[in-house]
Amino acid sequence: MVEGTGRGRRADAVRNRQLALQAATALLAEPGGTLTVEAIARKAGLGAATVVRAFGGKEALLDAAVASLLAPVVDRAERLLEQVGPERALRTFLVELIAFQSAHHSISDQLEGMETPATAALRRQLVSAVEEMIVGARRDGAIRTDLEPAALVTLVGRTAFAIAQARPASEEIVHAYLTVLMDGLRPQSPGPGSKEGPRSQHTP
Amino acid sequence: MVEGTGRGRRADAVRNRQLALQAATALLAEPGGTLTVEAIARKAGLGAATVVRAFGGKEALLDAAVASLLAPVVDRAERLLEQVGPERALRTFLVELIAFQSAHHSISDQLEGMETPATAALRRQLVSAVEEMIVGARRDGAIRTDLEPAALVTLVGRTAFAIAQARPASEEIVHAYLTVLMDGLRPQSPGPGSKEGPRSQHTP
Amino acid sequence: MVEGTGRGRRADAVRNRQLALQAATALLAEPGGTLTVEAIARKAGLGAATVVRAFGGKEALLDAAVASLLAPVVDRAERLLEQVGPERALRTFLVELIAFQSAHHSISDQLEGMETPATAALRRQLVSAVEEMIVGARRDGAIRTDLEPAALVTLVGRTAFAIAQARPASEEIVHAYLTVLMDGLRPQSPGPGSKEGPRSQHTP
Amino acid sequence: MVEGTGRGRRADAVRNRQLALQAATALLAEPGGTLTVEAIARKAGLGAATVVRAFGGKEALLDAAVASLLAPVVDRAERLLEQVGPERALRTFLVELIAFQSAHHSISDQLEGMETPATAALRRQLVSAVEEMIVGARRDGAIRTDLEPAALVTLVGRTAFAIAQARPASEEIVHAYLTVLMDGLRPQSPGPGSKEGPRSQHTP
DNA sequence: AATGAATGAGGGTTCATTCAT
DNA sequence: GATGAATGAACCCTCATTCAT
Repeated sequence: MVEGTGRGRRADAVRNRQLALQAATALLAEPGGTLTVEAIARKAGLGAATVVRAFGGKEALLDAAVASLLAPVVDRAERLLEQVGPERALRTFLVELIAFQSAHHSISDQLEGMETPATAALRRQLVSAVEEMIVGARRDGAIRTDLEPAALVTLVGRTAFAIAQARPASEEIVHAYLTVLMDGLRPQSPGPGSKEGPRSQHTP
Repeated sequence: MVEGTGRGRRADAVRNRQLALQAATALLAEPGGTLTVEAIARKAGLGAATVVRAFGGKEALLDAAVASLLAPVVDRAERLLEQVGPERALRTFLVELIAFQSAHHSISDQLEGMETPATAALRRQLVSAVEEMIVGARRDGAIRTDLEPAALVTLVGRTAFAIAQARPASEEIVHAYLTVLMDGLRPQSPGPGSKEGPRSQHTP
Repeated sequence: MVEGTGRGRRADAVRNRQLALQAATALLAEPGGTLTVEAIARKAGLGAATVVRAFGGKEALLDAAVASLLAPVVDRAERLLEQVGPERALRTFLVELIAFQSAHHSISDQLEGMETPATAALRRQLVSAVEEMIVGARRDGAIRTDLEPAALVTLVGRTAFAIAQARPASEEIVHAYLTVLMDGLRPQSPGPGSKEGPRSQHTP
Repeated sequence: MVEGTGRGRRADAVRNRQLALQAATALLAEPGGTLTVEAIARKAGLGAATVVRAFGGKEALLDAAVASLLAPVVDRAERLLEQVGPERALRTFLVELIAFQSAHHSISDQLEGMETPATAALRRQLVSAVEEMIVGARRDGAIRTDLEPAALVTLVGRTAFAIAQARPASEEIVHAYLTVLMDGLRPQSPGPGSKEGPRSQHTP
């Protein structure tokens, strides 16, 4: 409510941009969200033309919305890298990423094929951060070396998004995912002579 | 005009259903496929009204198309269960599932939120089969017991679909996925006392 | 009205295309015609989507409408060239062109900058025909030789369209135009020594 | 806030009107000019609401803009009448009119059907001036008497506008136009007995 | 009084469905 | 029964005008 900074109308415009953005992200969170310009405008309490004008087209609006959701995630990833070791950073990041995504169900569908500037840039940053985590953890001996980091980045990214989309968002599934993933990523000690021979042989 | 058999009309109807189905599945496979009724009809060499009439609406058509794609997958899963051990069945099934999905890119997008009868039923069957695999493998000691089978089923299903959607479909990523997943699913031997304590502790 | 040729629905489609075309040309004739797709559709007694679908876009619709109006004019020009001498052809053609245009007021505005295929092609044909008339008349000694035929073609074309647009369409103005133009186009005999010196000196 | 004079506001309003007018006339000159209120305002360095408010609507703005362009033309016509003989006045005026129009391409499109007060009044003045030129020239024996002055006024006005609109603005075409027009307007000496009989017979 | 922003009306286009042939 | 065509609803976008600051 601290708006009376003085500048005449700019404040309102900024507020409405925020409103539109919030409405868009809210619809991005609903599983069956409509994501039409009019639906967003209605939810924001604005006219349809207003949100179009504020962003310059639907694509730009969605770009901004997705980016505004993604930005703190990226930020968090980069901060984690500075604060804790790479393995712990990866684990923590995944927990938070999934929690975040669970609250914004449609975002993955939108992210697919989104080549709009802000989103694409953030995605690149995100990939970089995760790659750094994985490379670092690998260097620390916490992640297996028989798989390429690049592949693991894609693997982690795609599966995390997929898990986050599960409905209903189950703590149990998230726990299972993290457990299986982190254990599977570890350097594998050759197990006690099993009937099936050494682990991890897939020749499709 | 040479219909001959007297059930000619019925035979035609069946043939047209097949044509429409094939066209829909073909479009489902193309990454940028247009999935409009008219596009499907054109591909099928039929009129738009015919394909609608044959299924009673676009939703029913897509239901049938997805189901027709899913059916052999389910079939394969159930057959594998009868023929090989559950762990091997799971592994093999995943390989094939991903390969199948990679060849039908749009299907996952469609599967999301599809509660149409045929597809939903098949999905239930698929879940059952995978559950059986997991329960069996767990009984055999090939899968860890600290995670609930139901959660693992969801986990496996969602991540497999996610990996299959990767573009470009990379052998390397699929391999990494299968390796990490199968290793992560195994009963974990307690590692040598690490600083971080025993494995698989996530306190989000 | 001879439509009952047998082919099921094509006949109706053709009829509706004609209806849309007629509606468009009718609006093209009205000075303040609205020329929106919906106005055309309403006038034709059709849905807006129908006329769009029938032509593939508003531009194509206007192209077809203008072309359908222009085609008989071009045809007439070419026929005249075969039947009468070039000077008489030019004169007759202009009379008819203006009469035609007077009945379709908006067409000139549309012709400006129309680079759609059918219209552009017809315009080229029209220019060719008029050029042939002028070149022929010049060869016959009926048109002055101190001005380039190409310039005269443009001159005749633009002014004829302009005269046709006069409201109200006055016979008197058309007559004055034709008289002045044709006389001005003739080889000019040096008049009796006037105060102002020889004719036709413009040095802007 | 340093307004000083007390009539500052009014002075500002006048200045803004001028700015808007200049912007509008500048846009009127550009062939592909956008002519939206916002474009005009941007070019004028003003707010959109300001230019609307200053004129009371877009139509009034265009009226004023066109009028401001037309006014000097009318002025020039009336001045020429006072300074040189009517025939010379007509010729000179046409040269200048065409040059002026060529520099303001969009104006003719706007003039069509403009019945807004300022423009209409100026047009009437312009018609009067040209009529005076023609009547005067006719009295001087420089213009043929077999055509009504009123018709010639319309004829000259429409065709001049049409020629001015030619793209690209060609000196050659303008020259051809003036030559043909002025020669055609002259009293016609009966030609030597031609096969086609006396000149200027049009039987449409 | 000036203005940036808001907006309602309207434009063209697409598409699943319906209809007449 | 099959079909090409018709269509109403919905979508995104533009613009002249209005309003709150």
